[in-house]
Amino acid sequence: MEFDSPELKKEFEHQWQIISRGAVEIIPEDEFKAKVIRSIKENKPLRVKQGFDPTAPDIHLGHTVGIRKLKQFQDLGHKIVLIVGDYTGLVGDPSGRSETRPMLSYDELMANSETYQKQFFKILDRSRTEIHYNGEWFKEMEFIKYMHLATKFTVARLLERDDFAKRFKNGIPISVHELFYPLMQAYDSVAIRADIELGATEQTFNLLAGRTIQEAFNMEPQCILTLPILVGLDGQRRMSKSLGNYIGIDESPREMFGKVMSIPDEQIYHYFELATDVSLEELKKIRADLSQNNINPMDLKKKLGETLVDMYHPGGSGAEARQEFERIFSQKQLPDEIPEIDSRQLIELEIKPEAIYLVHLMTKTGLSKSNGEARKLIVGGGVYLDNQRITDPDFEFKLSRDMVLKVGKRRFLKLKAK
RNA sequence: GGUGGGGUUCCCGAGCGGUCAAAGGGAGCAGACUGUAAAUCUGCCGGCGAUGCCUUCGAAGGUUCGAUUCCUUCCCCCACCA
Repeated sequence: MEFDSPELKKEFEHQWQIISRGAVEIIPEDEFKAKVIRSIKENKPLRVKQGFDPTAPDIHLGHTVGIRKLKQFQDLGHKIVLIVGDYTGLVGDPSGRSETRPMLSYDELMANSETYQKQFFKILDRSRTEIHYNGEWFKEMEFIKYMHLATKFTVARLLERDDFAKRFKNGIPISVHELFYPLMQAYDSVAIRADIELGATEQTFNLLAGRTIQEAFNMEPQCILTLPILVGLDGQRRMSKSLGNYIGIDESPREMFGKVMSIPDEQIYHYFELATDVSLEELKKIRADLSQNNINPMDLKKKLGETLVDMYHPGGSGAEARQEFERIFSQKQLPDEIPEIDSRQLIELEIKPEAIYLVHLMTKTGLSKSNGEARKLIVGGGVYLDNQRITDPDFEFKLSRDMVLKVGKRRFLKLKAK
């Protein structure tokens, strides 16, 4: 790289260090660098794109890996362009999928996109962010234009992708509409004139498609930056709402902290790296501590939980969540706040306070999904009333004083005698 | 369009006239253990105040004392052929 001035060089190196941190691939790197340099020279922000399909109502830590990278670009003065994939959401991204996604209704997508946006701006600065729905261009697009897009790709190229290849080989159906997904995402880049597009590693194909299509529209192709995939609570599969292994950024401090504590120890480092802002030095130390066994992983995990809670909740919540966790799990005490129910509310649920059938109480108050489950929990030894384990599935009692019901490790209910 | 093979409980997958709420595995839940998690072991794993009753095996009909199992039609998937 050649620089016109030392200032330029300095600014570029500053930006590049931030941009490239944590990235898996930058394609093509030289072109990317050239764009950054040009942007500095001409004082013209890069247009950095990332799209999100609102297929589920919550943003989780997995999403934040990309969003936080966007934030870094934003802080460097670049223009963030968020695409809400209302139309791509209808089609459903086949990336990393082993089967066709269920099609959502447009109404569902729109409802999700509202909560999405609210949550995006817990991280990004709204006033400096451009948002587009891709329906803006797809809604009015002529059929022939879709066909034009389709001429730019061959079936062989689409099918060589690992996810499709596997499905094809295993006889799992691939519908034609799924083949269109990458083309749609690619066209988004044309529509908003993207310079850069971000995505998780599994997005590489779609991101590269953007380059192809932009060139077909006589546009300078975008450069791409891919980021690691955050593994979910099970420690195995990617974090995703549909797998139920996610930590939502809108979850309560207590919930968030508890979920962090349940991740496998091996993931502690990755979570610090991908989901928090800890400095490079700290990261190094964490890695060393873990590999040399000179720290109890639990303590690091608590720190991780605290850090994450603080990132998404106002001051002090992290420490509180931690204390709460320690109180309940380490000291096996009661949480400081327990949902309450009084005798009047019980009567409304058709439960007589003078003769409470425990199974019904649990089901009607939502502590168990069905009477059957309640019985199983009782017989299985997971139910305590005032610290007394109840094992009789037919147990009945009279509510003559305040009592605390505990179901499993973390479900509590205070019964008020009043 | 033709031929063949399929659709089973959250997922995978056995069952092929009664002994089937349906083997086995996975996931999940609870318990024991523990420094959180994991690993391991144990139990549960459609609903019901429950040695019985009710609703399930792609959908609708039919045969039968009895159908997840047999027949018919329909829907969907896969392979090969076109």
